[in-house]
Amino acid sequence: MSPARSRTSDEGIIAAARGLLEEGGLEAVSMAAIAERVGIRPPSLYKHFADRSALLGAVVTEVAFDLGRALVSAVERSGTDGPGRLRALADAYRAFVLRSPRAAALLFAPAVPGVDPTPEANAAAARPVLEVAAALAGPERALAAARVLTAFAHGFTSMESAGAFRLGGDVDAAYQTGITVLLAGLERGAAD
Amino acid sequence: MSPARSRTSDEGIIAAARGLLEEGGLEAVSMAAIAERVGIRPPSLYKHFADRSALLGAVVTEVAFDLGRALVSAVERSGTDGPGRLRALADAYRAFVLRSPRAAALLFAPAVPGVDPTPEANAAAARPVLEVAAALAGPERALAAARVLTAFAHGFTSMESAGAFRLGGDVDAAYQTGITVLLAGLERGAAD
DNA sequence: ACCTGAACACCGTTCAAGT
DNA sequence: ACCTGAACACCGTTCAAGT
Repeated sequence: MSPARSRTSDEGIIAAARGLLEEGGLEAVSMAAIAERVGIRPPSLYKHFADRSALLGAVVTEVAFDLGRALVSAVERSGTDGPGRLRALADAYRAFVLRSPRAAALLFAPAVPGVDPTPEANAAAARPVLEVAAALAGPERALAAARVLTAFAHGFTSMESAGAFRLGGDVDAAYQTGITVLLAGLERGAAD
Repeated sequence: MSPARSRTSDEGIIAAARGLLEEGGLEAVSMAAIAERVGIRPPSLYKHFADRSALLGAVVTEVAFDLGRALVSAVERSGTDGPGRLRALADAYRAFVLRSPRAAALLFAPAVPGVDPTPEANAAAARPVLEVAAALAGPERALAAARVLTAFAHGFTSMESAGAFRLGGDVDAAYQTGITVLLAGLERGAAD
């Protein structure tokens, strides 16, 4: 009679995959596990996404949008001075990565080829960083400043969440040191 | 009669796996592909390594030792002043990552759980960074300085090799800017 | 329009059997 | 001591058939 009513949604599938990713890493995100979690059979997933790469791409796109929102809201909650905004941004980024380490790891280091956020999602995550960098370093040096800041924050947090800091010491203080140094160096005129 | 003579070696297997990794990424490093490249059948690999994780661990251990050697030799070739040594270190690190991006990606961001360099290999790669950081920032701030430098270099180069810098601009100059800023900020006394 | 079971080629891994 | 073919459970994916 009537065509089979949809038993799930793209959003539900993405949420299931994202949950599996955070709980068990990328290898736990199998089509079978996703299907079971949303209550359908694995072949049905292909009516929603072209293949596993496309599905993971949708996951990482959602993650990028979430990150963008978290960064914007952190900047809004902070004051209006450049350094304070940058610190809020850096702290919010680190908090996001430590809260969702495996999703964050997929953002910049594509473990699976072809798994990328959409350009829109990428732009949404990059925009607050570029704005704060522009306010801090001036518009013509904003891009380089944003890259330096993002590289440090991404590098530090990815190493931290991968357990690479094994020699003791105060990891939190090292992050703040890096932000302080970059802040001082990147402020308008400082690196000329 | 005589027991079957070994047709391959651990080193040959590691080299085959590393070649496959650099050519086709982690998913190209299948037990079948490794076995074919060294001229044996897949089950025979388990007489040399416990499983795929252990084999990949041996690969990443070799990569870490190679990185350590490349960094030490770059520092030795550079002059004796702290800033020059740090620049040599940073440039050598970036060159290494851009030359072997997929192997380098495995060093700090374990895409496959349980795939880690041995502590010795890790120490060999970290030592030159710690030494230069100590000369630059003083012994008691060496660890934090080394972490900040490594985080930046790793973050920048991993993003660069993943193609994350899509907005144009001078990527090389941004790296040098970051090193310059960190150098100035981390020199003894600068961040007190 | 969406879901299903059956099937395909592949994967890592185990194991008894060969030399 | 090392290598092998056969087998196992799993994986992503396709497809004809159901509703």
